[in-house]
Amino acid sequence: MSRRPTIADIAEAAGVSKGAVSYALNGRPGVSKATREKILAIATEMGFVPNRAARSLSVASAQAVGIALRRSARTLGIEPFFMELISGIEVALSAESYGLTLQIVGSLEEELEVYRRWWGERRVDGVLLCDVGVDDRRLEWVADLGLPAVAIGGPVENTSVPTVWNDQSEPCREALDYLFALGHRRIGRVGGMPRLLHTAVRDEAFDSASVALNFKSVTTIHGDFTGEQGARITRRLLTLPERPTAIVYDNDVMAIAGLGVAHELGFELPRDLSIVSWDDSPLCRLTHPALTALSRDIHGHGSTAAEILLRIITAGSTAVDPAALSVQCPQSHLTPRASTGSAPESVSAGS
Amino acid sequence: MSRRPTIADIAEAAGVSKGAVSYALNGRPGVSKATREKILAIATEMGFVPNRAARSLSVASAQAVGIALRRSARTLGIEPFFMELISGIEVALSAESYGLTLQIVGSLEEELEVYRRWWGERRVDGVLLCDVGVDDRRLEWVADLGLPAVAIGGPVENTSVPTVWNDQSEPCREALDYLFALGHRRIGRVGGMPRLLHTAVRDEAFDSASVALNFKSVTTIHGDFTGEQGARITRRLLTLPERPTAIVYDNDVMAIAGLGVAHELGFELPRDLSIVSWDDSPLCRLTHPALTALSRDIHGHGSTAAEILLRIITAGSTAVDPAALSVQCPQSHLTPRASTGSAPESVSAGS
DNA sequence: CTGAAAGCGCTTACAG
DNA sequence: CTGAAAGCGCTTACAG
Repeated sequence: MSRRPTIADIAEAAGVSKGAVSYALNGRPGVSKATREKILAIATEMGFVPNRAARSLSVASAQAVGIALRRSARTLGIEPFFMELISGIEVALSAESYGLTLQIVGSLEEELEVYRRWWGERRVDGVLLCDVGVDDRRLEWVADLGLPAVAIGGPVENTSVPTVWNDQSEPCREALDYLFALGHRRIGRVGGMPRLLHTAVRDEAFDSASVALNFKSVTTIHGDFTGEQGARITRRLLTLPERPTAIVYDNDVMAIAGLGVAHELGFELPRDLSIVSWDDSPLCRLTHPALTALSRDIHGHGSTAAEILLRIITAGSTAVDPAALSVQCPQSHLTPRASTGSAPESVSAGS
Repeated sequence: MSRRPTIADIAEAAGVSKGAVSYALNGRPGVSKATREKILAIATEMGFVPNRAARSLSVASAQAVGIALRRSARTLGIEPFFMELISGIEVALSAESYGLTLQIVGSLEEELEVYRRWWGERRVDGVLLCDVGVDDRRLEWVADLGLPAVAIGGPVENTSVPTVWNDQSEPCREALDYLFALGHRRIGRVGGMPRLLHTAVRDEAFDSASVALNFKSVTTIHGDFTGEQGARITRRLLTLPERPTAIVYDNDVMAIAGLGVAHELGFELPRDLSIVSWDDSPLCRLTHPALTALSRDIHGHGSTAAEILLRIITAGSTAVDPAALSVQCPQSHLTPRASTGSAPESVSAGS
C-alpha cells in the first residue's frame, strides 16, 4: 500500500484490537504469545514503523534532544571540536532511539528563544548547553522553563543544571612543567574568549601554575578561536622585545595559524620556538612539525553528556540532585610531538 | 502555570472554542478581528507555543528535514565542509520553521534503514543526500519509499531525485591552465574516494583537460580525504623518479597534510613545489604559505539544496519534474595564494 | 488474556 | 463570524 501502515491496519489484518497491537509491539503483558507473534509478523511484513507524532502526543515525550550552537558558520566548520562532540552525542542518543535536533543561532537571545520554543512545542525532551560562559544566563533560563538540560563545560556552581566538565588545572600544570623542564622561561598564551567559562578557568590555572614555577614572564592574550586572531596574536607575541620561547594555544585552529606565522617570520620549530595546542585534533598531526597538544576524548565527552541528559529526562521531574549527576570526564593529557623542544639559549632545567 | 498551555486553555480564557483559537493563531479567516486580537493577546501572555506532535499528527507533516552523514567522526570533525553545508541548510530551514534532524551512520545499510524509519515514523518530511556515489543505491531507495529527497552533488542522471551540483570541468580546466602557464608540466593529483560521484567527475575533467594541455605526465592517486592518506600519497608522489612539480588535492585536509610532508621533505613552496587545494576553507588561509584553492560557496550550496527540498515537500506528491528542480550552483573559481608559483627549471609558458 | 473507549493537542470540514 | 465534533495514530487505564 502506498499509505504508510498504522496499528489500525495491523489490528484489522490480525483480527485484534488496536490496543492489543500496541501492547504486542511494545513488549508489554496483555497479549498471548501466539497473538503477539502473529502481530509482530504482520507488522514486519507491512514494514510498520510507529508514527512518532502520535506516540509523542500520547506519552508526552518528543524522543529527541536539542542542541543549539552559537558560533559563526565559519568557526563551526573549521573547529573539529563540534563535530566530534556531536558524533559522541549521537552515539548515546541512537542507543536509546532518541533523535538529535540541531539549530545554529546568532545570539544569546535567539538561543533562549529557541529553548522556549522547543520546549513549548515539545520538540525536544531536553537540551545540551555548549560553550558555557561566565555567569551564563542560559542555566537559569532552562531551569525556569523546567527544561531538562546538561551543560557541557564548567564546573558550574550553584545551578540545578548538571555539568559535564574537565579539570583544567592539572593538564595546564603538566604542560607548563614540561615546558619548564625544556628550559623555557618566557611563555605566551593565546587564550579563547574571556566570556567562556573554560577560558576563565584556564586563565586561573595558568596563572597559579606559572606562579608556582616562577617563570620570568607569562603573557596571555585572548583571541576568539579563529585563525585570524591566532595569527594576529602570535605575530604580536613574537615581535615583543622579550618574546616568549614557547606559546600555548587554547584551540587547535589558533595553534595552526600560529605555526603559519612562525614559519612566515622565519622561526624554525622547535629550535626557535615551541608550540603547544590545547585540545588535540587530527589537524595537529597534519602540520609539519606535528603539534604537541593537550588531548582529551571529546567524543566520549559528548556521549557522557547525552547519557546524563537521558537519565534526567527518564527520571522525569522527580527531583534529581544535579551535583550527583555532574561528572568530571577523564582529563586532558599532554601528547608531545615535534613542535616542542629545548628553549633557545637553553637554561638547563636541571641546573 | 507549570503545565505548558494548550489551545484549550486559551479558548477557556478567551471564552471561545478551540477551533476559533486555532483559526486565530494560524491567521485564517473565520474569526472577527476583535476576537482574533483578544486570542493572540492571551496566547502571548500565556507564552503559548503549539505542540509540534499534535500539529504534525493533524497535518501529517513533521516540519522537519533529515540528514544522515556516513563518514567517520574523525572525517566529519576535521572537514570544514560539513558544518558549512549544515549551517547553510539550517538557514533555509529556519526561515520556514523547519527543524533539522541529524544522524551519523556507519554504513550504507544503516543509512537506508534510517530513511525507512524516519519516513515511517513521519519524523521527517524529506531528506538531504550527501556524498552522492557512483550508482548510488539511495536514490532508488528514497524514490521507492516515496520519501522526498534532494541529492547534494552530481549531476545524477535518470533519477527522480533532484540534484544540487557544481560543474567540475571548468574549474579543473582553470586550475590546470594556471599551472600550465606557470610552467608546470608534470602534475600530480591526490583524489578523493573513487566511489564518490564527484571524484569520478573530477577524474574525467582532469583527464580531458590534461590531454588538451598536453602535460608531460599526470598522475592521479586516490585517497580517502583523511590527512593520513593525503600525507602518504604526497610522500609517494614526491619520491617518484619523475616527481610532479605541482599537486592538486581533492580536499583541503589532504592538501594541508601534503604541505606538511613537503616541509618535512625539505621542499620550499612555491619554489620547489606548487600546491592547489580543491575546495577552499578557512584552513587554507592558516598555513604558511597560504594555499591556492578552488573556492566555492558551500554555505549557499546547502541553502539551495534545503530550499529545493522544501519546495518539493510543499508541492506534495503532485509530480514535480526533478530535472526542472536540479540546480547547478555557482561554480568554483581559482583563488591564487602563496602556495603556487613558477615551476622549478621553468619552461616558460609563453615561449 | 482481550476489547472498547478515552485521551494526548492540535486542525479542519460542517452546521448554524 | 462562531461552535461543536470528528479525526490524525498512538497509549493506557478500565471492564470484561
